Amino acid sequence: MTGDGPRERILAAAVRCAARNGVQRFSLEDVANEADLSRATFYRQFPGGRDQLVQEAATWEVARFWAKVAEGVEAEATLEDRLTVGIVTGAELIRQSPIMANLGEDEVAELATALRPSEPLVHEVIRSYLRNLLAREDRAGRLRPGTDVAEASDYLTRMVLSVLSAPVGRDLTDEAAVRELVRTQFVGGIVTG
Amino acid sequence: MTGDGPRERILAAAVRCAARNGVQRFSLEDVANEADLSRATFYRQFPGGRDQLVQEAATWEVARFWAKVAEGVEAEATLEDRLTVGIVTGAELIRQSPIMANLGEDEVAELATALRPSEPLVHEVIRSYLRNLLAREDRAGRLRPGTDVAEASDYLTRMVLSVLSAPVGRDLTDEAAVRELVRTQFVGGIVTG
Amino acid sequence: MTGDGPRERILAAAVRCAARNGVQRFSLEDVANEADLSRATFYRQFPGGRDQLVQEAATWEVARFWAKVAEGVEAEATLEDRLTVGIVTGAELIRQSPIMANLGEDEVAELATALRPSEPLVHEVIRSYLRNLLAREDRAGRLRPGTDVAEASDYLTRMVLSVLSAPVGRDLTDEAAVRELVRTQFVGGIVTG
Amino acid sequence: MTGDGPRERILAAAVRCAARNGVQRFSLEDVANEADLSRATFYRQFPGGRDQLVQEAATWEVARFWAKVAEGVEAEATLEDRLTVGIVTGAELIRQSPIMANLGEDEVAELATALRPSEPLVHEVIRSYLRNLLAREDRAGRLRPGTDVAEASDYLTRMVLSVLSAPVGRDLTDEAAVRELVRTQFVGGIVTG
DNA sequence: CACTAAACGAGACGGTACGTCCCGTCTTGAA
DNA sequence: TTCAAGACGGGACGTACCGTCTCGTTTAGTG
Repeated sequence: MTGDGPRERILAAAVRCAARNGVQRFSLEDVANEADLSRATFYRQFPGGRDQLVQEAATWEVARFWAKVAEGVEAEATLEDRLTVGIVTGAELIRQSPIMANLGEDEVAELATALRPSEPLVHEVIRSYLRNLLAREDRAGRLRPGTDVAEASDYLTRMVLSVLSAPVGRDLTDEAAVRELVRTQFVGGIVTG
Repeated sequence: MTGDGPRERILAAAVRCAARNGVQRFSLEDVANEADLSRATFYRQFPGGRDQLVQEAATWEVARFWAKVAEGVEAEATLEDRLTVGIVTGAELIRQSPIMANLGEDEVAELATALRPSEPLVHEVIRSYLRNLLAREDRAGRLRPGTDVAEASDYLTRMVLSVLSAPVGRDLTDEAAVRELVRTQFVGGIVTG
Repeated sequence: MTGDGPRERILAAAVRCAARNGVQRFSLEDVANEADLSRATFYRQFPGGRDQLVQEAATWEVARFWAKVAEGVEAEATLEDRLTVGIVTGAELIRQSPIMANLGEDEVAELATALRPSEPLVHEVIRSYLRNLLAREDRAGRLRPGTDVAEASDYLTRMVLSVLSAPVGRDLTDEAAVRELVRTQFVGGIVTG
Repeated sequence: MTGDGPRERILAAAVRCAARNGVQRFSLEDVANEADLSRATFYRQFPGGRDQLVQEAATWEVARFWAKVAEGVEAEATLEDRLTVGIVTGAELIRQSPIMANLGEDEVAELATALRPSEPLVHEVIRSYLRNLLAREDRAGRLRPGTDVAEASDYLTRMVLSVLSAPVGRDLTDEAAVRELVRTQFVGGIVTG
């Protein structure tokens, strides 16, 4: 885990430090210690200093998050299954994330901030992914006639991201409830059956 | 504008400083100068220091944002009109916001972070507002039969917030395009007509 | 004790605060609280502010110190007795002083500093006092012939002050030892015996 | 003069600042500027902060004072000469000291306070120095029979320090008068001749 | 195998900002 | 009018980081 070269070591260390102290609180000293290298070496890897680190660490962690979600969804067959399992898996990952644990509302927000720049990218990736799924469903004749795949994928992307980032009242760990939500609200107007 | 008592003066000054230097960059010295009072007085008003200031200034600015949107929407008659005008107005406010101007992607993210804690609250407020609108439409018999007002308001809230916070490819200043989006994607399955 | 008018109350409070926190450490807030009056009133009594307070409190406390020594010495008959008892009494007062208690070497020094300005005055008072004593001894024919009373009083003053302010190795609470010191070193060349 | 390493530079700067503004008045900012380094570096050299600085600067300056006196006295042959020249030299140094110049009575006192902790040490050093001188005189057969060298050195130390720190009425720049004082009051009962 | 060059650890430094504390001044309100 | 209560500007303090720099030292690659 720590043998992945200095950059990965630093990114992982930064995520651990952020999990402990909050995003705005950790010091580069901490990160360097956690990554078992000197502050000088850190600046050689990240000439942009702290800003660059936070930025890259956030996108790196986001990528890992979605990679795990994708992995958890791989085996599912239908669109409904993938959405349902994806949301539940994602919610669980967020809940278990060491960053989320023992962190106040503020800290969560701080982290979320760093995540923002990668949001358009994420949006694009998820939408592209869902577009492929929809196209497959379309070829299988399971989409309602007249469904615009591009619009539908955008719509699904927004709903998934919205629900994951702000569950508001919903319990996303309850798979049955999530499935119901997905069926009625997400794919109701899209998929036949 | 500056005669609103020390708290308001400080909050407004903080927003101006954030607009100039970015959220993480402005110093309390700057804010104090901008608000024409001493740093000591600032700490008397905000014992929580910088964190408290950022937090309160963000929610204060968010409240002003939505107040303006609400004001801009007041005169509109139908749900579709309100949504359309609200989105266009909000997008325009965001675009014109001095905070968004000449700010890198990073800076925007930093500010967004501070906005996050108020997001559940915002979600709730918007949803409640839309629920009232939908109920009115329902009483007027303009909703499709079988529409669940609670679900529909949650859904609309998510779409509005999602589109405003991440327009992705859409040009939200184009009212016709927004109206088309609202009609087909937002209220298509809800409102008759 | 606290009904002696605002000035005395403040001076006494200042001495108590200095005893607790050290001379440089106590705040005017503390002194005002201790004296049961407001900081505003303090500034009416001591327009010179903190400096004036420290100065006056120091000289006030020094005056009290020497008054007590004088009182303790009153009953003694001979010069040797008065010097001996005076030194022992003074040393005891210094030792018991709340200012000296639980104070580091530094704190003692801080207080001593404030005492310095009054030193020439003290010197003069002690010398004048001793000169009178010596003159009495002279009239009684107990001085060595050729003794210059002025020079002798200056000399005794210096030795007394030096020993009290810097006992170095001597135990000033041991009356016998002090008496021996006084006899051999202080009055040996002056008084016949 | 300023190439002696950071500590010496800081100490010298502190003495200069104290000479200008008084001991309690100078700020660490001033000292850092005067020493041509940053406040941060100052705190790296003196983790004890201002207290440690004042303490060390005072003892450092005291050491320099006595070193100069010792140097000025080196060439003198007899005890009487050394005491006389030492007192005159010391008085001159004090008079010329930038710290003493244009300083109120108060400021002198403040500085004296910081000097106090080193007083026992000074006492010891001077006494030891004088003890050696007396022992030499003793070996040369110039001491009165029955003279206790230890007692005599303590006595001389007290007189020298007392006269230097509180000349009271005496003009210590008048070498003849000082010599007369030394002969009659200091060494009169000790040295033969 | 020796030698050079790049990477690294360690640490000092200037600078900036923070949060705290206190002083001296001023205003306001109550006795 | 006098005083208590308290806000304010100003300034210093001690702390914590950041970003830069300079040293030796270690490691790796090359002749």
